[in-house]
Amino acid sequence: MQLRLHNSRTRRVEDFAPADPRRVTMYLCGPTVYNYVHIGNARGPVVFGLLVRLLRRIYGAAHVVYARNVTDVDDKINAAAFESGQSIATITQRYAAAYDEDMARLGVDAPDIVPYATAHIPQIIAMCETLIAHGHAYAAQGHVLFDVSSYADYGQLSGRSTDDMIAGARVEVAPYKKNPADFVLWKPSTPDLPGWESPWGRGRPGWHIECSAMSAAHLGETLDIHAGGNDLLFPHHENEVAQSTCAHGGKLFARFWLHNGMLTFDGKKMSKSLGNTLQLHELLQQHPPELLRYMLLKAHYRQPLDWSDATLAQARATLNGWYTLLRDLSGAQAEPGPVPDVLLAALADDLNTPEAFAVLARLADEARKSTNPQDMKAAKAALLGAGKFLGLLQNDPEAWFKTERPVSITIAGITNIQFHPKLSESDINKLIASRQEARLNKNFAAADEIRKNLESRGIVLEDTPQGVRWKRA
RNA sequence: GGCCAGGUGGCAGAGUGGUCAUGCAGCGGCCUGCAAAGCCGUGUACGCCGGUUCGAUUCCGACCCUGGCCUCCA
Repeated sequence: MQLRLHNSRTRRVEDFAPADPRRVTMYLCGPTVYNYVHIGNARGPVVFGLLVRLLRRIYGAAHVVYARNVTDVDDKINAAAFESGQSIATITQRYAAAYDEDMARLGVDAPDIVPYATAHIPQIIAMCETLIAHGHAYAAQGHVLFDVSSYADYGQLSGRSTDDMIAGARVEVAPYKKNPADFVLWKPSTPDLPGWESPWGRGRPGWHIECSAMSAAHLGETLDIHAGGNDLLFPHHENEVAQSTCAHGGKLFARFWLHNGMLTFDGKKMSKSLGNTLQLHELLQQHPPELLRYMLLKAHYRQPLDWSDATLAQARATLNGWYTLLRDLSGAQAEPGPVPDVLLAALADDLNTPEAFAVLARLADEARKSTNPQDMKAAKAALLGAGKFLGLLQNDPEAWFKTERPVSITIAGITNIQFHPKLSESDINKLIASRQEARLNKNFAAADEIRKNLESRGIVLEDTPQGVRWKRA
């Protein structure tokens, strides 16, 4: 099976082949830990985490090294610490831990390596020194700046010329910059800010250099895959290319660049600066994690993905359909089987998750239409195997339909009220029992009234040959 | 303004130079006390205008519109 991936570097879908199949390297830009992340921030880790699963499958788990960093030194962290009156370490540790927990709940496998920026200060300083020694960077007023004019290919990844960048520059150019496009590798810290001693005085690293230093430290000078959101293409990834290439004597930095599309909310990019974010941590308290995961995977990873109550409700209906089937198939005891090849083929085609879900639908159809117990068991195992690889369909079907969850109501876009349906399982069972009695007595009016009453409280009844079953709508 | 994506049926969302995406919703029928679930059936979808072609939603060009980046951002 040939894995094909869209390479932002060439703007084409290409056959993927690692430099060394015994050590496939991949790096993803991780979170800056100063707050809970929003759901848009989870798209990259989820889709690229799935890619890592596929890589492990193809090359063997022991031959894939996947790193996702944590940025724990940043001006936004300093600001958050200052505002809350808590220490920087308290802030970063809390939100890094929350990130790990939330990712785990989303079914994202832990990376092999989670490098922290503050644990790589010596490597960052060394890289700055190398760049200065080779004429690609210069020190000025306690700063170290990358000299964009020293790297002819600057702008190639993001497809823009330095002239465009200067023309489009909307920021005031700092006086110590030789060229307006030069960017900071190291900057001075005042005594109240986090800082480390360096040849240029006490200071802290710029954001871009962290990823260059950490990826080189753990994965080597040339990466097989570097991934991230397409909003990072410029300047972050462009700068990483410049730093790493120049620090490593012109060696290719990343063979494949992968970029995921943005998540929008009301048609606009979900971002902290626009203030239209939904916190992942909060959403996980309101919805089954699998629903959120399915939402993030249901569109192709390079496409924009709009989040709304309507799309969320549709996604739930789709998952409900699969869980209804699994509930109907509960008699067939089956563990997840091997991952079907058709599923792997869909994912190998530039991570075509919509096609993967079409495969899931076909497998579900086969399971539904199986007529004898052996076929049914095999079909269920195939469906569960495919679902497991995608990180879906792993809940107990009964629990999926019966777990109480807060109902959220938004009034005029202002108030968000959450409450739990009051009916307990024993209440529900009592009402079902009295309805059954009414039905036995052919008192259908009374029976229907009970059903209607339950329905108005979010409980849907189904009369099956095996008896009455219920679910929360 | 510059650079880059994209506009597919009621909604979501793949894909393709010429017979099928898929899901959700809808409609008709079977089943059911009635429903639900399931089953069967059901939709002349590819922004607009030209061009290439025997044939274009798919290739080319112009136009319109949407989104992203150009500043911290997954």
